[in-house]
Amino acid sequence: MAVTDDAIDKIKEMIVSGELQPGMRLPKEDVLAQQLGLSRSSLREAIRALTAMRILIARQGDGTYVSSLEPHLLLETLSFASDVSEGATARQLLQVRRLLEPQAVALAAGQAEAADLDGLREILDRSRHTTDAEEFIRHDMDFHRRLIDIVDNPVLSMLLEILSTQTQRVRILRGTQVGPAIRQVHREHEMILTALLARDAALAASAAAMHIAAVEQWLDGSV
Amino acid sequence: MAVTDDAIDKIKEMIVSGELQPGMRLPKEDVLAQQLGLSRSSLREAIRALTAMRILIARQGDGTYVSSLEPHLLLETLSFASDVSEGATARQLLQVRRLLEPQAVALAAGQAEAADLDGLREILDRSRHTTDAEEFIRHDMDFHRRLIDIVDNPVLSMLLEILSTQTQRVRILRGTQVGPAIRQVHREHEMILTALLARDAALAASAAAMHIAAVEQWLDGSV
DNA sequence: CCCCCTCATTCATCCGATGACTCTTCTTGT
DNA sequence: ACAAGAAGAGTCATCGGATGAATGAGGGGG
Repeated sequence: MAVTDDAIDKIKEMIVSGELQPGMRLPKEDVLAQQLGLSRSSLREAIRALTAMRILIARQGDGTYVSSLEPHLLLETLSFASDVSEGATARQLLQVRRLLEPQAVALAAGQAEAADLDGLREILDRSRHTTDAEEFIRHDMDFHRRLIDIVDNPVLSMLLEILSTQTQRVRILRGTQVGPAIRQVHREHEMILTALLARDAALAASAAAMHIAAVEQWLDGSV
Repeated sequence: MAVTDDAIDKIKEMIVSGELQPGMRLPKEDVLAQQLGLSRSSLREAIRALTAMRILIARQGDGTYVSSLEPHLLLETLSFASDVSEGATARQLLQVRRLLEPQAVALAAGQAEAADLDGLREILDRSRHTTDAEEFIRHDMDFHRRLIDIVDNPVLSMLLEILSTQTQRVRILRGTQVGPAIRQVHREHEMILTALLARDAALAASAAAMHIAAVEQWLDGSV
């Protein structure tokens, strides 16, 4: 391709080189178009692509700015990748999650404070008697999110968020007997929390690994 | 926002719902514009955003198609996130890498075949006497890539690729004494390969963790 | 049967005009 | 003097139409 893609690369380049810093304002469209040597229409396509990727932020009536560029912001656009994945691809995503999440949980075991543990306890209590699949999945996601947030690494949090989107969970649960599956997931969550309360990082990691492995088996069964 | 972003969401929706399958061709621009109820200019911005994210592929003179949607393709657009990261953000990326890569290496230890091990041996031999920083970084990246590819999970490979781009490596190495750093990295690579040859997954994981931890320390020192 | 040319199709780029929104400044009334 | 509201300038959003460039298909010539 050409003009528009050139512009995308050039703007990216200006950011990487430091010429454009996070939060900075870009020249207005017609000026920037002239600088980069293309029409305003084509430049707009470039800008739109970059705003869709959360690299730029355009505000009507105001101007276009470089975003904060925090990775968890940029990672967000990937939830789509997870949403459309199925079959072998879904398995690949889940494998990565199985490699990563137990380690994160182990870290969390060492860093968890009382408030964190109370929060997890609360989520599990709420989910204990949930029978509705949709609602249980929400609790499930809450639990994992809260668990990972203990590590206090936004990149890690967003990555694991992507590796297990709601869409994916719904799809997997749909292929199983909902009742037993819910009870098993709940038991496994309890195991993880127990290990956290005991400050046993190795056990917590193992529990998390088992938990995800079980999901992987369901996925294999349902596909 | 409005029209264009609506169009982006609608097209994404059509893909997630299965109405548009990978490889499928979209209606031509003016027809699709009419279907979605916007002008061709605005639709083009939407399409450009989706092509930049590797979700669609536009071919002049032919048509616009849904891409294969493989996650490693979609992940590719994130290398930018890693390129612009520094300071706390770079540390977060590196922490994720330290959590993930050792586990991947452990898996690789169990799956490696003779050809894989030979390939790694070859890369290390080539890098042994390299003194040029740029060239050494290339060998470094080759080693890690080849190592992770053993697992045969494109999502994992692309993810680790992103977590440690060339830009980041150059930036880190620049803050250290190049000579000693190169020799240390080489020793650590040798340790990992030795563990792999011994089929010792746990040792391989530990070696990989130490290796990345050392990089983290350089990063802390250089910032 | 194969190669090359022609042509319809489709995306790429450009231009100009109008609408919508934001922020600032100035006016106005108290 | 101050606060509320109105007016204006600046900027992005959207539209419609025109022209260029690449692709692929089909026909004609060797």
